[in-house]
Amino acid sequence: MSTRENLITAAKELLWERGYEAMSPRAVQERSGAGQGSFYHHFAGKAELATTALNEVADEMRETFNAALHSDKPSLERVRDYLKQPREALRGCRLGRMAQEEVLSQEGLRHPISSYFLYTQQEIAAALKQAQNEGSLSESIDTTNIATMLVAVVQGGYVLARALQDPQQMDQAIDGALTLLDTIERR
Amino acid sequence: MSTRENLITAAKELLWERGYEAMSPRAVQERSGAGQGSFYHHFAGKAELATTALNEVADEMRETFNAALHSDKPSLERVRDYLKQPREALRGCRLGRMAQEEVLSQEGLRHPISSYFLYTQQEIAAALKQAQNEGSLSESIDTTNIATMLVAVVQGGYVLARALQDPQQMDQAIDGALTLLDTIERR
DNA sequence: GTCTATAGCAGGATAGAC
DNA sequence: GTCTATCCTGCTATAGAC
Repeated sequence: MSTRENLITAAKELLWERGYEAMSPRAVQERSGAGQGSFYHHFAGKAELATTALNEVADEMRETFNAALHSDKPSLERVRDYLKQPREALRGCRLGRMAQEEVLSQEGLRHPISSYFLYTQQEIAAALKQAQNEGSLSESIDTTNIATMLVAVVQGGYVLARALQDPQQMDQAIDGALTLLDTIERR
Repeated sequence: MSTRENLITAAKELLWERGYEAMSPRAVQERSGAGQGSFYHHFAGKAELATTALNEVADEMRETFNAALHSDKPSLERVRDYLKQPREALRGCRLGRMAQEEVLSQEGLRHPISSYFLYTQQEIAAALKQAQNEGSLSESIDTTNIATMLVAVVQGGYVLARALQDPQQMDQAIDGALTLLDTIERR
């Protein structure tokens, strides 16, 4: 791997572990093995490196998401598959964990985060609509609201798991959502 | 208000706005009008002040929570009232926003946060159980999972609202949860 | 109880040699 | 492209006078 790539990889790790504000250029340099000079040669500064890193993270997460949601299973089953994907609850969401940081005021840094969430909500809403067309879901249900709620359950699961230092919080939240999905399914 | 109380008030505000790590003793001093000397006279350091402040915040939030959940309405209605409480989505949860901070490794600081979430989950689960006893909710539903899920929806609502800089994300997530609650209610 | 002075250290970045 | 030296600022706290 090139020095530049090493820097990005280290940044991705540190952003997950510590978030943006607590990720110091020094720490990135130490973890990547790159020196001060290399850091500022390849990137204008911390913000630019983080932007690059977060965009890669968002791409990876979209791929993971698509793997579950774009299979050839029935629509509602694909939504369930998304909910059931494995998650490292105690580490937090790689993108959602930035939600409380000042970072969000910087347009470039918020973009990968907001566009990822927008994408997942739209795709889930589309799957739910398809379920309505297939007749497995009541037409009276607002698919946008349910999609937003499902993404919120996952993000909230991370928050609770970390706050209580208990990964089962995520499992319980997901199981609750799966239960309710079962209830609204038409068989 | 005493100097000590001014310090605590300023800390509560700053913890909400910036979180623990970004709350500097200097900022607390400036906002409270207290000097360096007063700060370290009343508190051993930043961690002790924050612990005091977070405990007060947790108390206040429990009161707000109880106002909705402990009325004389039917059980499920009380759960809905909790979900419908007004929230400043863009500011984030006063306690949940700390979930990603290193702070959590300090036992004293995590306690007010974790015990608040534990409390809300238990109370909601109790209300749901009561609904089962009253016959308005199917016995087959796991009340613990649903309670955790509902608290997660609120926390996730905050995350999404901030990530997308759109308070409606909270409303949509809540509305989705309310819809599903309606669906599982026995009438 | 409150004030001012000071300390030690880390963050984020620039400068210029190689 | 990479290295070392250096800069300025803010964080968190201690010291000691008043």
